[in-house]
Amino acid sequence: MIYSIENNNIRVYDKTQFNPKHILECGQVFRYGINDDGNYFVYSNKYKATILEKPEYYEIISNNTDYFVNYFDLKTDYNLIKNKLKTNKVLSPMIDYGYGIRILNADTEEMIYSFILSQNNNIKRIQKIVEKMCEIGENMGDYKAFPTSKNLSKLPFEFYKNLGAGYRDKFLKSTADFLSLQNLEDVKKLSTDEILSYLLKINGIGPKVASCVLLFGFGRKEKFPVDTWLEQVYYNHFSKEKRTRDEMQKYFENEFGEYSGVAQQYLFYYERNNSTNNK
DNA sequence: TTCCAGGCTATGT
DNA sequence: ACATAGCATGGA
Repeated sequence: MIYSIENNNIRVYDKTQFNPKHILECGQVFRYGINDDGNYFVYSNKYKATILEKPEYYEIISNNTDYFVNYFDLKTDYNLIKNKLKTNKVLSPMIDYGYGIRILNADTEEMIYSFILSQNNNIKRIQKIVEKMCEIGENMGDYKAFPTSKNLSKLPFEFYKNLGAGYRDKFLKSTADFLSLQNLEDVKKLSTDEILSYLLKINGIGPKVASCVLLFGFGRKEKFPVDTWLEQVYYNHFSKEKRTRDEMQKYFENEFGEYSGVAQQYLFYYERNNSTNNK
């Protein structure tokens, strides 16, 4: 076990497979930041965690210990996963670069809305719009919870229009109307392919967004979302052979198997911080 | 001003 | 089944 619970705080001892910067800045979630004292904090669903760095461990202070043990996937040994993935010589140095990345077990609905927003958009603006959505979330004291679909579905279209989400506003609205009538706990029991076709029926969700929701919101690590960055990764580091995004996803998922999504995050994080034409 | 951002839908062939 | 124009908004 790489962690222990002390006074409702989580202590993560293995810094070689847990790094808050790597975890939060590899693009899997959008509601996070850095305090004045340099510590990362993150919101998920209606909860909040702050991660303090101590000499021997990271300490996670939160208002729901069990939730964040699962959220940070602390029962999974990422050194085992990394060792398996390192058999790929292209991926290996990129794992060393983002060694502390973990796949978060993020809130399913929050992932659905967040990644609908992500299409043809930039990460800064996605964060802004998600934050604005949370203005109608439950008041948790010094912050707001992510709104529930039931509450979102009651709001007029004007609310979505005012988010500044552009043409995606109608997707958010119809998704809220749909999800307010759904029980996702039942959906979580389905196979990955069954959830995929379930998600693809939602207007505004295509193959890439569905893959992200499966990976971060349903814990399906075998999915490898292909976006602009991974398309660049493919041509810069893997092959010059022309492929569609769908073909690239099949190529990568065949290469990395049950840990495709973990590999995708190392690649994404590396490329976003090292490619020549980035920002 | 023009181009682009974690793509998708709608509308052609 | 496959190709692509158009899309809202804001920042560079």
